[in-house]
Amino acid sequence: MVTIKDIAAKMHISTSTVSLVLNHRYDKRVRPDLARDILRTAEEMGYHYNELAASLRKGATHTIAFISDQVATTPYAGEIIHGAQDAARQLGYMMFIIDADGKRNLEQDLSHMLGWGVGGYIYAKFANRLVSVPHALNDRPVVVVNATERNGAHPSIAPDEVGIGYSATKYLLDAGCRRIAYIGVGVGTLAQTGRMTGYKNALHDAGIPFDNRLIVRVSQGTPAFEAVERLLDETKPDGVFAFNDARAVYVYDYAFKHGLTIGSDLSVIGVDNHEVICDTTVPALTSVELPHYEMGFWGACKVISMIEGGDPITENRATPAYHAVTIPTVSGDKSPALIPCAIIAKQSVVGEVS
Amino acid sequence: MVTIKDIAAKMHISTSTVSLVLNHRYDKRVRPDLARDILRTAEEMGYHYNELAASLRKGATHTIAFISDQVATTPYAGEIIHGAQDAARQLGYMMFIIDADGKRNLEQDLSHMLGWGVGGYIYAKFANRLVSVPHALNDRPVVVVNATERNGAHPSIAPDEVGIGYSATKYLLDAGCRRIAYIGVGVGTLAQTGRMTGYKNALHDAGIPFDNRLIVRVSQGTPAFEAVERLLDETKPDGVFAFNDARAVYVYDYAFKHGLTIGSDLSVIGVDNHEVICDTTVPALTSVELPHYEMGFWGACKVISMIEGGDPITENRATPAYHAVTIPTVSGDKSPALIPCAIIAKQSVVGEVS
DNA sequence: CTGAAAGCGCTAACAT
DNA sequence: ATGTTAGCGCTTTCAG
Repeated sequence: MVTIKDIAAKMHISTSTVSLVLNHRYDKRVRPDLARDILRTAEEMGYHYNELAASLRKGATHTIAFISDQVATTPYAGEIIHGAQDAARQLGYMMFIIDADGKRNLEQDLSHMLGWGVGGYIYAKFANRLVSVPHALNDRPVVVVNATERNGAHPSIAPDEVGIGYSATKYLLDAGCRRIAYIGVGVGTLAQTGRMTGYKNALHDAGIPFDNRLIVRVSQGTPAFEAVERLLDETKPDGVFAFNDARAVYVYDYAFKHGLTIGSDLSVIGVDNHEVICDTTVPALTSVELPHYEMGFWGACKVISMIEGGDPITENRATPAYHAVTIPTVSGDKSPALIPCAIIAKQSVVGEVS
Repeated sequence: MVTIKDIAAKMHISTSTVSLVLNHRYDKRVRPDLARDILRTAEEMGYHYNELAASLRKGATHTIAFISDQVATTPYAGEIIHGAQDAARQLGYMMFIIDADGKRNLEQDLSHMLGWGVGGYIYAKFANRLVSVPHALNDRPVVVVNATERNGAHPSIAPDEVGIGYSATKYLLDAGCRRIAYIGVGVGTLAQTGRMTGYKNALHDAGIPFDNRLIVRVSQGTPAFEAVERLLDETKPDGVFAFNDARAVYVYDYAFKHGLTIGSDLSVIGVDNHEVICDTTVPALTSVELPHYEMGFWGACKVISMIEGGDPITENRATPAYHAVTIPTVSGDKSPALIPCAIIAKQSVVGEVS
């Protein structure tokens, strides 16, 4: 292993000069040509900066941890992780990943992370609900992603659920639908209540009275399908806003069973833009995409800004590789930060090209 | 921050004694009561073991990295990560996560990881195909997970694709099906060819001649549905083995459209046990589950055994929190290690309880 | 502009 | 059975 000492020895200079140059902080302190030489020699000798030694000396580590109790069961965890890691990399941070299933494990992992000098934590959930971060994390830099912190004790970012309901419903209205049903879920999460509120607001703004008979809230399986079937049979809507893509599938089932054509006889829009569903359904399902990548990206930027100050996004120190929607500024003080969601148009709404 | 020096000072003993005790390696070298005192004092003083300092001194870090170029797009990445992290934690390792989209990034990340002294790498893919690990990784401990290393240059673990085809088909045969169709995919991956081979083998063993008209290979969307519809119309099978759950959905669509009942008129089995599909379909889809957790677990155990020797699984140093199938021994020398897959029975095959 | 030297917290000979 | 001490590779005053 080659060290700065080796480089210094070989070049007959001191380690401090080498260190300065390798940290790109040799403004007016090292002769430019010497600096170039050092860089070249380091390269030639196959030098690798030792983060361990540097962190030990500096007492700070440039690491964050991504913690979730459901990395395993979260179909979109990958997108959040991807966004967070993209930002972390651009800011020179490494990211540990911790699947915190069970309190005991988290305690142990946390102590381990303290030992590693982990500077900040991203706490991610699989669906937008009120959460409390584990006690052990409470007095450190934590950002809650894809959920809403119960007491505002930590910054959090979550999808704009009301906006989702509003824009999905408006999309159907703009396509000409007038009798729009809503298929929700049984449990009253932030997502459920928010999306339904948006649905009502959009109807109201369009001057269409809210009709309770057009609402159904189902879980899954046969009972769910039967409830949806009953709703559609009895109310004959021309458009359906489904809480998520999985629920939208019941509308497809209904259409197949009753000889209707989705996208002309009946329009439907889901939420999730779930790859497997939206690319498999015939015709392809139009859906609102939850900005998982963007939330992960924001989360990493936020927690790093809590560690070292500044706003990596507005300062252009981190640029998302992908974003369907605008990422909020890190410096904003509203919590939860609400992130808008984009409609991914396919072919399940009347008027869309096929 | 409290250090072993602080503990030593407070107790009027030497740092080496403290170090020995805190590393649980004080067999016959420290008085048991002194050891107990040290442990207690450390606890009281809020001491945290400094992994950075220890790693720097020892020249080894107890870290691995999980690398994938598609953490983002892999719906099951979470399960693989979960399995790997479970094993890593039990073996005292921390796991970095790297989403390697793009060569440039990987180079940069890799250099960063070398600086951190990362000891081993898990290279995971989203589907079983022949892969080459990135050049830069080649002379380090690497394990390929959920894919097959092209030249056998690194150990790898992948689902037993032939076994999947065989057991799914046999499951239909055992349920009484005699005309079994196969819906495959267009591209000839290891998964496609393997599953189809298993299908043929099972038919052969049951004395049923292979009929090419019962085979269709489709991608997705309307053309896919139409091809499936044609197959089912023309050949009227009593069972369908689908390459994956997404393709099985077309059989459901067909059944709805033609007034058939899945699970009695027509049996179908998929692969993936995709939560969204298998819990949404009516009736619920029976499916072969790919052992993602188990592969991740195996991968971490394997790479750690490459670093420090031994076999964590057979030595009971790591125990999976979940396993539907038996995890292969790490010491096995076949590569790729083939991991069996379990059928998760639901209600889409004749004879299953509903 | 460059060098010398102390020390981050821990481990492992080597002493005692 | 316990203590002393020399570093691991790097950063950072402080001197020149």
